[in-house]
Amino acid sequence: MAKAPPVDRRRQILDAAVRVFARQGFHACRVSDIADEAGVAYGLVYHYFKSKDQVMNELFTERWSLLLAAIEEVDKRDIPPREKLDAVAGFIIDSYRHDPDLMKVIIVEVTRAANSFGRTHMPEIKRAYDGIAKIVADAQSAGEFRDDIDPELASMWFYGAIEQLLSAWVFGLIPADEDSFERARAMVVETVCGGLEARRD
Amino acid sequence: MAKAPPVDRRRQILDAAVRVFARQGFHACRVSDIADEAGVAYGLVYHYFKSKDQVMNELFTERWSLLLAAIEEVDKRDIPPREKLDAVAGFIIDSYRHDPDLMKVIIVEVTRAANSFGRTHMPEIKRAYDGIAKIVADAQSAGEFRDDIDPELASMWFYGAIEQLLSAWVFGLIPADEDSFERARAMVVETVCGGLEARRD
DNA sequence: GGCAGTCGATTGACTGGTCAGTCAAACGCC
DNA sequence: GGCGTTTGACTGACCAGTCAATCGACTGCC
Repeated sequence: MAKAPPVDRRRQILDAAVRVFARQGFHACRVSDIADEAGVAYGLVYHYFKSKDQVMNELFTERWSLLLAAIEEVDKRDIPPREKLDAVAGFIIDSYRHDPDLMKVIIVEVTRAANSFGRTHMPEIKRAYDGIAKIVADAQSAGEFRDDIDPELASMWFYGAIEQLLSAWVFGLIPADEDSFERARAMVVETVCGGLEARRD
Repeated sequence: MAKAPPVDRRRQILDAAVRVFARQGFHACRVSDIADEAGVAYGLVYHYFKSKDQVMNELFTERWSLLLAAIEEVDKRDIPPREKLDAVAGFIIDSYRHDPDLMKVIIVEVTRAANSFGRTHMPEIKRAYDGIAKIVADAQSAGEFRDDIDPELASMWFYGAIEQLLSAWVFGLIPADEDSFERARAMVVETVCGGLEARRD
């Protein structure tokens, strides 16, 4: 019978990796940095993970699956499309608010890294776009959004706008206080929907 | 009197570097790959450039300064803000159309690479945001754009939307034919301005 | 014309340092 | 004393950057 160890080393290493990746970047850091940050021996990282890459993959998948689930759940709700997009934007921004380091790592090292993890995780990333595209397409069918805009493009545009905001926080280009989060979220949804909604005049 | 050599080795190496960086990524490629692609000896790269990094910096600065000049020039024109943004979007999309490899490299390795070149070139990147923000701010003063939106955020959002499109082409998520370029450009400007323009109802 | 000398362009073998991943030994809980 | 956990020194591969040697275009001198 396997017993739970008093401390979850695996978790400890993953959490340390987030901090190290956020601080130095995946490629610039050494595995020994992660071990040091976690306060464990170098070799232990390889006891719990097959490779340095696998640590990153684990972090990404863990968080991204939450996003995918959230998009799916939001889509099922019986609310207007604007509120659906608002909920999705809110989820992503809250993810950043809750754990900026992890989101920074995911954005910088995966979703925006076309040459490394972005390539390997493309199917999962695309699944998020597709989920958003579905919300837009449904809104178009219902006559709520103008239907002369490709839902695929609209979804990338919507997600891209949010990611750009997070990047601006990551880069420190705009202040990252509570107020800023709320205003940014409102602005993205307001303007995106403003551009997408069918004019009623 | 210095004479121009029959072949511009420096240019030859830069052009080869673009192809190699686009194909393999900056970090994944070796300097010898660049030399091979250019058809010159390894050491010659170091005759013309101080380091591998400097090759990348050169490529970025060369192209980015054109963008900065274009934004400035567009801003001076006496045309409505929507057309200004349309011209900026057009310039960026045309840059991609004209030299997809170079734009891919710049986006993937610089503007979206928060941990490497993105950090070192942040001032230049920010200058582009500022230029766009100025267009938005002026439009707000003139009452053409709604003024409850922070121009800084709006500029990031606008640039981010375009970059997201380019990324989608880079990743092969959407077709990259002439028709697609035109529709995408129209959509970005249409929806962004749709969201930003003061409602007249 | 032929020859020696100069100097920047060009070559590619080599060096030094870095780091992911291995492994055999030590630990400590049962 | 057995077994999963933990340790950290070590290895092997990789690669940016160096450098001494070679090339070859051109000059000036006889």
